[in-house]
Amino acid sequence: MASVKLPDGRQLEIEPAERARDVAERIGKRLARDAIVAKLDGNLIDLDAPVDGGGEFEVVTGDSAEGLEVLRHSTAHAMAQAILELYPGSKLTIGPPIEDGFFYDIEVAGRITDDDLPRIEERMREISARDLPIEREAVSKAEVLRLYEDNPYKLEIISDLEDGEITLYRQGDFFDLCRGPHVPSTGRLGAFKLQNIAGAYWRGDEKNKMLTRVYGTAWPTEKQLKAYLRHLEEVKARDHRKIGKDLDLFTFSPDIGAGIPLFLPKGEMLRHLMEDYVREVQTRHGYDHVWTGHLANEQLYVKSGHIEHYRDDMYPAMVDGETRYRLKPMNCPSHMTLFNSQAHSYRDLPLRYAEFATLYRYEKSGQLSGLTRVRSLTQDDAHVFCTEAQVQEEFSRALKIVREVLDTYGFDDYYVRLSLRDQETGKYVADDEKWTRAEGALTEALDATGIPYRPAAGEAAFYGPKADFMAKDVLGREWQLSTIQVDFIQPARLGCEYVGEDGQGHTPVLLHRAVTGTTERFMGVLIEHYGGAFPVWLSPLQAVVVPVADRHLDYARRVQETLAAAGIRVEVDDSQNSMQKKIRENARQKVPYLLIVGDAEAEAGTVNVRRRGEREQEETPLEDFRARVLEEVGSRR
RNA sequence: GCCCGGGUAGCUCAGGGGUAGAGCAGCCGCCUUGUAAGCGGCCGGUCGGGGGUUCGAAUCCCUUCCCGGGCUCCA
Repeated sequence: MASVKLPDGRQLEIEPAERARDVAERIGKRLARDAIVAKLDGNLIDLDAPVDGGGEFEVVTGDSAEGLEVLRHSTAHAMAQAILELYPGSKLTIGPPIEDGFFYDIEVAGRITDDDLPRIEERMREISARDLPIEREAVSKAEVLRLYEDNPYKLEIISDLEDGEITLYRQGDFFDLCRGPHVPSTGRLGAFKLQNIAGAYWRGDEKNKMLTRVYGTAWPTEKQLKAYLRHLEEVKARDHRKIGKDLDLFTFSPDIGAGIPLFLPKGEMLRHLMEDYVREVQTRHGYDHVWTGHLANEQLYVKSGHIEHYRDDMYPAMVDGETRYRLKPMNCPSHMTLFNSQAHSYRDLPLRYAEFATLYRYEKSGQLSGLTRVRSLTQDDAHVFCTEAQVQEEFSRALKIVREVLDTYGFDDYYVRLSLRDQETGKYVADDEKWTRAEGALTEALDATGIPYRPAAGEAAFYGPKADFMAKDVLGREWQLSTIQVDFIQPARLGCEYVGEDGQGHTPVLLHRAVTGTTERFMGVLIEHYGGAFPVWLSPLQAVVVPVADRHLDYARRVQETLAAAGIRVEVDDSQNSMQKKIRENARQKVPYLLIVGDAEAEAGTVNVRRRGEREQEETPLEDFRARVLEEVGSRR
């Protein structure tokens, strides 16, 4: 007789024809009730599936990632059923679970708008109330081809499937080609909500037909769903576009153009502080800053190869007689031109050129989004010219800068995606040996620092391997921030050369790297990361002096002068508002310190300090406050 | 670029063929305030731009610009 082994090591004897649900029942009633599917020898199976072959057995509930996926997948099926019932003749395509939810791409007979979502959701609840058993059925390829004879999408999918391995899932009149597994019945769906409608090309290819995609989210319990929706609210409240407007940081104007952010005084101060900081770190690590303007002769990009590969992302040329100019889409060719303007000995290397350069890229209009995707962007870019032997050390140096900066901003949860060559494809240039050495150097440098990294084969740039830093913000969202790339190709193309110890000309290796990526995008990330409440050193406005009554204005101004003289960014709120309203308004502006001054403070030479986010105040000698702020700014806490 | 939704006062939004609205902000007064909205008044809009339908258009249609969600996480 067969037996299954449970996760706790127990063995259970299995009767012939016994199903997963029976085993779950025998383990525990409660577990059986929470069960979504089961796992046999590492494979997910339906609760209806027989387990009389025995093996390692595990009950899967909605608490596990796998259970959630199944739950969401089943919810997607219920949604598909609801849509087919409400829009007869619609054609299903694919409907997978995704992070936090699911979607289904459907060629809808008619049209679904956001206003229809409640109706569909209601029908889904009805389907759930019907508690239809969800049954798996093995079908032959011929049979399933017939079933879907009027659905070209499914036919396309089926054509890639092996006969004998094709399964269908049925619930009531509804069926869907599906690998499964699924919850045992539609009554076992959890809490769900439909979220939004979007267009999606069949197979993601813009040459294909546009389908209607409906997104939804699903959770085991109502409580979890609520918590998730609250999380979404939090994300929305931190949206950098909203905060950017509320805090007067930046704006956009159709009079200027799409994707070209305009920075108000506070936003510019923020940019300035961000860039200043990186400049300071880079300088400390031996980088030199250069400046190469906004335009370049198109011939430069012909030579570098960018025109060929990058043309669609560049602004059209400005023509001046025989000469065609392009807005700079990247700095490397300019920095190599700078390199070439002088003769170099191996003794000069490594040469590290850094630039905060505003570049212009013609992003597709639909790709633009707030500060995270813009057409005018400022990179904190640098190019290190070095010998091959210096690659590892320079990589480590860049790594140090990146780590220091990310650490300061509180991005302590990150890993490196190490993009390597894929031997199979022919897209990578340069010789094998160099690649092998470069990849080895990067891997060793990463190992030495102990940063977790995940190799990604086939993701390398055409000119060399790269390391991208993936950091999580306070809301757990992942952003690609810094990048370090090794380039064997471009220096040769642009004729970069140094004289080696042997007196011969050699081509340097080029390291491309960016710490915060672009100022605009990183600012967007920072705004959301901090929710607009920037640390003191980064706050455009660090303190506001609030006089209790107009007769305290003189003292307020003296406080301002004292602090401003120390380099603290401080204003006096001399508006005609009541004191409470001034506190409210400045608190909403997320000013780190409000300094309330009235009779007592003026007399004692103190300020009453109200810290951002706190209600308690503290009367502090002005001198002490000044020293405290300077200390905070100095340590960038 | 493509699909869907949207654009009304500086901001947030209501109004969807029949005289353009509210709150906040702004301005002017009064109040002189002790820790998140003091009171009153006033100003403010070619309803994104252009074209059309209509006796009449913010509202319906076309077009254009801009914004938002999304465009393989594969049955």
